[in-house]
Amino acid sequence: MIVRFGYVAMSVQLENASPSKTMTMRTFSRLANREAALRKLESIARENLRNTLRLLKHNRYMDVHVYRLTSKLIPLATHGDLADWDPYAPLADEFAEVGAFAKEHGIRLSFHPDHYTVLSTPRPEVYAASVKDLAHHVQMLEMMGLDERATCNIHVGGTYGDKKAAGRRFAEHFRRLEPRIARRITLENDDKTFSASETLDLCEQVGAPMVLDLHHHAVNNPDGVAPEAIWPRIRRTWDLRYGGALPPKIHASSPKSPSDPRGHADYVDPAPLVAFLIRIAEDTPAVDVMIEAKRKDESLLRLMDEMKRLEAAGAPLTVTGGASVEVYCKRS
DNA sequence: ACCTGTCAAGTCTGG
DNA sequence: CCAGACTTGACAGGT
Repeated sequence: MIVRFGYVAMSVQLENASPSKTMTMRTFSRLANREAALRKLESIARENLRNTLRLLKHNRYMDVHVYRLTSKLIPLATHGDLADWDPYAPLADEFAEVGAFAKEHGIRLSFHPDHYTVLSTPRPEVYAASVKDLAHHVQMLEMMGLDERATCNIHVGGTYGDKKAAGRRFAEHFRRLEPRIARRITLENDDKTFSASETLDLCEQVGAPMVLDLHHHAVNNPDGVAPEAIWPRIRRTWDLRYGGALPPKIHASSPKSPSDPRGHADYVDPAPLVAFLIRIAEDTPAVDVMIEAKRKDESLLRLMDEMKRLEAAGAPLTVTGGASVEVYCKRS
């Protein structure tokens, strides 16, 4: 099984390469010349896209082929007071350049719209804002010229004291989305609300691939199911959508501390991750692993070093590149 | 150069 | 019904 590793949003190795520079509404509204302020927003976004391209070049150099784009590429993009502003057209070339580089070098890109996007909400205005945010992310992927393998990963959302009703509302809201948006959405199990089993049920209902977060599963697993026990169903959600043309994606991170088990640690403990990978290796041809750690790309490099050590110690894996590993199934 | 409070957005908890 | 926590990188305003 081929395993590729990736990281989120920014590098701790590249200097002055933030893809998430911003301007707050407070600052924007204090600027006297609104047109100039909008041009300023565009120039910040242009710089964010330029740094994103630098990050992709860095990824290629490190042999990293999985990367999550930051949602903050365009500051205030979906803010209600800026509804008359079209931030996309002026940035068309920059978006196209980022997408072209990713395609040329086979880098799998995704977004993770943050927790304000809540499809399980009972509030119409929150649902409308969520649709707007999803449309924004999908438009950016389209402007990059990326096909439906470039996705937006979200959580199911809040439960509002009645998880069953919230799940039904989620499915109903999901089915109302335009197909070009719905077909880009993946669902991730949550560390507090919808567990892996519950998220998987909804994925099967609405036809969305499921991103299994191993850390979230470790801290929110009410029915005590082993991740490899539900893995065949998770794989199927990907195969149904992509027919085997896109490996399933999982998230890996480690608890920050015993007192904050849900927080993300600086680095990733390889042991539970490798154990899981070995258990699914037999009937999974490929999987991509998004590393969510405070030390970003540095944690990825450290993880690969530890993989090499495990390989030397006889673990059933071979480090095949800067950020990829072949894992073999254990023969009993 | 460095420190601290704040930021567009939602939900949950506790008072 | 409302304040605060949650969580995160970066701004803004201060020293």
